[in-house]
Amino acid sequence: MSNSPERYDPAAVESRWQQRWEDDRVFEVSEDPDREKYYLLEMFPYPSGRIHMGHVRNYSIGDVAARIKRMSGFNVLHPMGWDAFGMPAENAAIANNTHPAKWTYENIDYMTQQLKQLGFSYDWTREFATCDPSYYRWEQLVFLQMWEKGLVYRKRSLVNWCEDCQTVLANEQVVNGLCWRCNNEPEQKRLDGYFFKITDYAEELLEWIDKLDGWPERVLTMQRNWIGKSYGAEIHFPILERGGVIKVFTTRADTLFGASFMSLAPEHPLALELSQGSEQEQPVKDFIDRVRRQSLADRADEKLKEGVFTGAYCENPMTGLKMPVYVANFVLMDYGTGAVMAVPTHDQRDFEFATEYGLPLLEVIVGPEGPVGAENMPEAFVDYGTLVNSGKYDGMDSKEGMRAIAAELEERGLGSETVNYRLRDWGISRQRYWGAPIPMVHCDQCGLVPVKESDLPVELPLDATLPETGGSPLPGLDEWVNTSCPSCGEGAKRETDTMDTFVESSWYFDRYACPDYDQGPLDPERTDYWMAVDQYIGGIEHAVLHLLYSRFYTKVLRDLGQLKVDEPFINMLTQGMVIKDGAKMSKSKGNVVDPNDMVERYGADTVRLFMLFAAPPEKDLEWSDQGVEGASRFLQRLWRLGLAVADEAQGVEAYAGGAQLAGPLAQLHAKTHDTIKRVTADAVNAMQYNTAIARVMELVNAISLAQQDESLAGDKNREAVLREAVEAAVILISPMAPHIADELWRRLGHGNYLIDQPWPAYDESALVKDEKLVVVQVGGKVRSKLTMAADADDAALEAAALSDEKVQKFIDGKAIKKVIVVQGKLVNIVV
RNA sequence: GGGAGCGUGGUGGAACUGGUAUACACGCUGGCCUUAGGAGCCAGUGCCUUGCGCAUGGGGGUUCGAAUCCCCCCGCUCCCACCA
Repeated sequence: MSNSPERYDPAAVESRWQQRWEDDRVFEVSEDPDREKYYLLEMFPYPSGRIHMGHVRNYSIGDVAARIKRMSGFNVLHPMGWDAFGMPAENAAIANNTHPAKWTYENIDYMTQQLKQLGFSYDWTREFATCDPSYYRWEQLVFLQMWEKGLVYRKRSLVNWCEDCQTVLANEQVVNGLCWRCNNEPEQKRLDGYFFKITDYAEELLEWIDKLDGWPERVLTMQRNWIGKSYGAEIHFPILERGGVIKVFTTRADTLFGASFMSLAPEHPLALELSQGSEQEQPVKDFIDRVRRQSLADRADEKLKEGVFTGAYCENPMTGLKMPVYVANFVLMDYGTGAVMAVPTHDQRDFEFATEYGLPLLEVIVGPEGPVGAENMPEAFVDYGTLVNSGKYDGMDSKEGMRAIAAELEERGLGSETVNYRLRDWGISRQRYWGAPIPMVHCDQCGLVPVKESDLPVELPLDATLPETGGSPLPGLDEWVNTSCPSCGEGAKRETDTMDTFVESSWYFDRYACPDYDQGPLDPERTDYWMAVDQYIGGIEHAVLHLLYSRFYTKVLRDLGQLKVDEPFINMLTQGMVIKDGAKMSKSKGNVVDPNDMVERYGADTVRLFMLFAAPPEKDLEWSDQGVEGASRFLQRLWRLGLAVADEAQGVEAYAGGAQLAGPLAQLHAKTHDTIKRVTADAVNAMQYNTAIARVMELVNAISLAQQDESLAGDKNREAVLREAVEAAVILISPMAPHIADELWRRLGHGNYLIDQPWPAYDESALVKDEKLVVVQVGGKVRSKLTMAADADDAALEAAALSDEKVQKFIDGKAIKKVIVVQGKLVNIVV
């Protein structure tokens, strides 16, 4: 190759094209009923301060998909914005003596520049931050509408409370049982809070999982498990003497005849109540206090089954057995009813508990080998089987027995078949400052009153000073808190809780369709056009939280008449993590590679190309400095080749058929079209960008060889075929490395942006070759390869294979049993 | 304990509905060019006992033919986890 006079200078080329794209508003889109829309979205970032490699990977993958769809003729919506409320802003504000808003908006400015330097094809006119009142005012409106429909309620529940920080901690913020900020041990506290009734949608959320066939099975499984639907029965156990019943949920109503005691969760209201006035009152109190003092993590780790007798008894509705009621540490208040009918013979936990406390064991289910006797059981028999010691149900199969027993209970008014969900309502209250205020007012006369819609937004006051102690300043802001009651007009106080930031991220994708709409949350016309998101891309860590909340919120908006879609995301790609030295990049591990450094050193195209090439999108990606070098080398190679061909083929049109090609030029032409075909299959249809890039590399290798092939000098088709091949390579790599591609495209004499260039079609006839390679196997092992005329039939292949010299060696003197010929490409001789 | 997934050269990874295992790249080796090179070019690179050889974690099976399908085992990762 001739020495290229011009070295590739990524910094100059990239900023030049970024400027042109911006000046010409290349990525701005609007609704166009005549074109098919495609909505591509990556999970928006939290403005933490700097873009990290995980962002770069996420947005590089998305950008390739967006650019390809655009080139394929779709009207592509590809927006970007900021998930801007949240605790880090509060902590940073305290640490740096600044205000969360200032910190957040400064970060947004900086990160916006970073994203622009990476050359992503966003329509920046749609950008917004969720901390802007023009965004959260509509969230408050939806909140009020949900309140009206009964989809929001307020209740008292147990939360993790850090006394030092004066705030509630989310479960994720309790690290190793300690507060993540001050390392104090949080305590359990009862607190009032608002809840979204996601459980009302449990069934629909579950049903739709089966229809989300563009989602990874892994995510769907996690959501299914999270919703946790199980079929069973609710059974009422009458409480002796006191009256009333204890309700339990069980999936094993067939074991009811074996229930010999009752276990209550320590938080169960009956736990204290039943022991009141008895000599067990104090021991029960002590036990509950002790268990409650354990952090949630410790309690989950506790393997020892412990409990205490309440002094009360209930009655087994089938056997009439007097069952002692215990409080037990392994019973969860938030699953089922918080009470468990204990069947020690057929549940391992109950078995351990009964053994410890000397409670009766009754064998009621037997396996094929028949009864073993409860006293002989080394552990619980938990399989299904045949009922024994179960009155008229003796001899019945377990599954039949469950239904029959539930039916009898229902008849007697003591229970029924039922369905239980693990899913719990979504607690959205945060005792935090940097969030969207919950638009409610507390009035001494009227109680809890929603703010009038006309008074929205309830703006978060920005003149607050965050207390050093970490609590929210809102309750102390008298002039903000004190208001008048929307109902009676008397003095009242504002709600000082703010909303969980997951509420903002549950509908931001809708708002991108109409970010400037001021008549309501969503412009029906524009959301109808753009929604749902055709392809969503983000980390697996949101498999349940954000992706489940968004699905729920979409259905709520639909039921409020704000939206017409049932599901927000048609296709979902969960990209893998960026790993270095075997661990996820993180400050604490000290293995962070800063994107800025890499972009400065190699350019954005190189960084993007490396991240796309080094692993398939859904798998984890191991960072490799040498791999980045490799990507850089490839682009430099493409650059030199592109310039050389632009020079040599100046004024020559790209080969477009017609003239007969032979030898290496015919091969290069075929390779060009084969590459288009395969890159289309990998990148357009499968998002397999790693293999798509490998194909382009192969093509570039082939072009390089042909360009240096002296035997082609003087061939009248040389320049035309080289141009065709180089232009194909440039177009095909442009979604991954858009800057260098546009620059080369310009230098090859074109005036348009590659994003406006139609995705190339391949010519099937160019792929037809005169010859084909036939693999010859003997007994399934490859023994020879034959080059045959393309039109040779199976009989000819067989004959040629049998007479092949190398094959002869292996079949010599052996009887040929069978010859298998596979569609003109393989012959297998069985001896 | 329950669920999901994975295991291919020195490394990241290819291999379409079973049909040339190891594409592409990194690394390494040798050579060329160069004042120099984190530059470029060329050649080589699964393993070995070099052959009817062996090889996709191990073992078995189905098949003319298995990385791919089935069974058992080993190892790793992720999610949920005392779920009644």
